[in-house]
Amino acid sequence: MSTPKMPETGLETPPDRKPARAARMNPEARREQLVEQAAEFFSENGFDAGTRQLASQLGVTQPLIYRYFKSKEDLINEVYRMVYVGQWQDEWTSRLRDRSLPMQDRLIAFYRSYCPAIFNRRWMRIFFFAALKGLDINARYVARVAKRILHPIADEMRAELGIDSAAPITRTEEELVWLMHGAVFYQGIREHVYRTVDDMDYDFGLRMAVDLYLVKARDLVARAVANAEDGKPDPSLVHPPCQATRKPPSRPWQ
Amino acid sequence: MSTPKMPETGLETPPDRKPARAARMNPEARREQLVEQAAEFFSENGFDAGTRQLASQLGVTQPLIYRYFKSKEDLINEVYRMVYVGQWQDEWTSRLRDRSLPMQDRLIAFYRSYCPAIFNRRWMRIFFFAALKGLDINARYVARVAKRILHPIADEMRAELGIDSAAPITRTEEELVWLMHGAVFYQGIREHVYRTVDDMDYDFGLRMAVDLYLVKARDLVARAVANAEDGKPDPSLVHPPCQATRKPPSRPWQ
DNA sequence: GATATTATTTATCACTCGATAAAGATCAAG
DNA sequence: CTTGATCTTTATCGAGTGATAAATAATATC
Repeated sequence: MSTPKMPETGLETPPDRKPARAARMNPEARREQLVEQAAEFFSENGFDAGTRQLASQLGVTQPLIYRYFKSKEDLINEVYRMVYVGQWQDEWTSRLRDRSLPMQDRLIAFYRSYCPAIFNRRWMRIFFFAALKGLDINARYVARVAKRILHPIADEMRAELGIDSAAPITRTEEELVWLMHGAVFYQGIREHVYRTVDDMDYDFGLRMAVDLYLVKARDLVARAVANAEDGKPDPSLVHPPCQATRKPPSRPWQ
Repeated sequence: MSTPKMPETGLETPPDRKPARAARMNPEARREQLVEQAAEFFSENGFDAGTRQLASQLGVTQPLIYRYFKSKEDLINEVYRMVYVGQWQDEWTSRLRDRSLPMQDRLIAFYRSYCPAIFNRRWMRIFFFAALKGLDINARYVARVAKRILHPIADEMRAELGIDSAAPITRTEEELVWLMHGAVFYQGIREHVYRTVDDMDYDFGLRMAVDLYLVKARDLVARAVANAEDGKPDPSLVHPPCQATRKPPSRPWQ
């Protein structure tokens, strides 16, 4: 970068040394631009990064920010709102509940829509910055995923398996869905948090994860629900039934 | 907390108002205490948290830190060294390679040793703080896991399946191990980063994840290796071969 | 073209940060 | 007790932070 960092105002900029006053924008556009760029900026540098650096990246001066947001926290909250709730699609839940399709198709289709929505640098990194700060916005998002995605899945899985029970989701069922979700989600972590890969293809992983869930649910859910209704403990969650001590005779999987 | 935050010097502390000078310690002990507490402190508050707050938490004044560490960065590096390399066990690799046990037993045993080692607030949170900062210490840890854990696993899996090939690990094999690892690891994230659960029992999840890997590896590895040797593309990574769908799902929703 | 409006900048404040130097307090050796 | 060494504190610096007020410059309106 040899050019002296000029904002793209579209005006002719003779070899001036001065930073060139930023073009005047209408307030709504400027505000939107600020939130947009702030999301990009904070997702890269964390929320502790300075407002001066953010402003300079936009080609404006720092106090301008405070004409549009009463505080830095206020700006950050706008970023949250845009990145989090702005991305949520209510169809996710309703389509997961559409029993005209087999469970496998619904799950695969869901993750094919969900992954592209959140597997980007901005979403992923802001999510973890917020999580580490212990912000409630993050806790609420996780709760939302559990309530609107994972629990419906567990619910639908009972139906798919022909289990008719009004009993609340057992711990086994909950952990099983989280396991599938975690396997898929971890791909996004590798790409955008670790930054270890940059050409990740999520499709393989999500198919594997969905398969894991379907197979294991078929194995475990019926028993877990039955036991729960009898007041007995969750068999799959108790410590290993002398798991894998000597030979592999006991129980080969599958 | 009604007590006025006194350092446990073991001395009688009359109702003094003054902060009570910190007890004199021998340098090695003090230094160790600083690193120890710094790990705790930074893992909770992030590396941008101030040295004054850290010092006050120890009952000492801020400049004391600089008698033991030439800079904040220096202190942080000591924290890294303790938390990261200090926890690593070389046995992990050697035990994974011990072919006197079936693969399933080795994997379960590994994760039963690995999870307790890293699934604690300190390790998990420092790991993600460092990852988001893009610190090389983090990239190097991920590379270490890949090289000393995941690649050996993929390698051993070939042996378990009776595949004798010197060909490098295919993408399918690599992603499969990462998928198992991610499913297990995500449990730690839920507990210590999201802080959504506090009584997580990792055993159920790791058994499921290991099973997933074993089953899918049996399915896919042989073909992936054979294709790689023929120069053909990885079949499991190309987009779904009309994935087990009954209806032609005109298209998955956007 | 003159005037009012307002988007943007300059200047600045109070505060916190990491870091340094000098003074003070504690301990061991004589 | 005296002296010297060193662990700890007080005092302070310069740089950077979020935020505010006043000055400037571009636009809109008459």
